[in-house]
Amino acid sequence: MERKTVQRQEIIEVLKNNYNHPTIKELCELVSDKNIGQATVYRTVNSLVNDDVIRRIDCPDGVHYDYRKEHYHFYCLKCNKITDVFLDNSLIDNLLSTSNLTDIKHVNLVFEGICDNCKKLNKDTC
Amino acid sequence: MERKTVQRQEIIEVLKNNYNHPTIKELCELVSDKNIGQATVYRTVNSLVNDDVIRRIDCPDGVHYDYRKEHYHFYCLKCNKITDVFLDNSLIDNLLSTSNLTDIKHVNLVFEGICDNCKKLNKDTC
DNA sequence: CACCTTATTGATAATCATTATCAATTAAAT
DNA sequence: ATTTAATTGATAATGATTATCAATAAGGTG
Repeated sequence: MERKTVQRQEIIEVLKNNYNHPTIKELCELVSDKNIGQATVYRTVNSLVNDDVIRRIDCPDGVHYDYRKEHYHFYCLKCNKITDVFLDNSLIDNLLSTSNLTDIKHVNLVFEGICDNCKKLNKDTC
Repeated sequence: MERKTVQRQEIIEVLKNNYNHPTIKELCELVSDKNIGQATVYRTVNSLVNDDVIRRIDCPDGVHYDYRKEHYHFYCLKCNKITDVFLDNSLIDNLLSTSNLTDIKHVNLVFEGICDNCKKLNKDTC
């Protein structure tokens, strides 16, 4: 049975208030004033993913986490930033119905490309 | 400019003939009789991903690679195996058109759940 | 409230994956 | 055949994640 520790509460709070899909490293920085050991951050985040409280996003530059779940992602191949992509769920259901998959727990959908900001920067410098 | 080395040719060949989405470790085993250093496997695979010859699949259990591209994936949360999911591309195009994304280079779509085999095993043992 | 049991924490060591280094090799151009 | 520079392989270095374990604290019980 899980215990309501100050560290766990703190980490959940920080994740809930953050919309930037932080990595573990960023998460450690976000709680750095709270004196939480990094082993605890790892353990807590893993347990939260297991309990479906947060979502794990596997990206080319490493693992990111997201407290919010009802959406998808765009990943910039240049700057590695993640932005949210909101899609009509009926379209995803539609997709699933054409496959012969059942009992899908998560749909991990990441669009990869170059974000507008990086495109602009590239135009300026070339 | 890229050189046609025996190691690179060998690694491409192995990837082309493998349908199991190997990890780097598995790839090293697959070429173990060819005396190719693991640093070379890493370098070659990275270069192939960069050149769009193979696709990188980021999963909870690590990185997998796939020579084939025109499909999507199912990832089993129990046994970590990946299986191919073939979907009509018009459905994906449809999805994209409802977002305001342009110039998407890859669509990384992974359905997560428990595979049939693991479901059966679980039923047997509980 | 005091006590007990046990999960959790934090510091650290250990492990695993990936990248960097660099001398020796080899592809490919001349 | 010679030259040049990219590639290789062995190994060291780095970075990310997990394991270990004594100390702490959550939450149940009388």
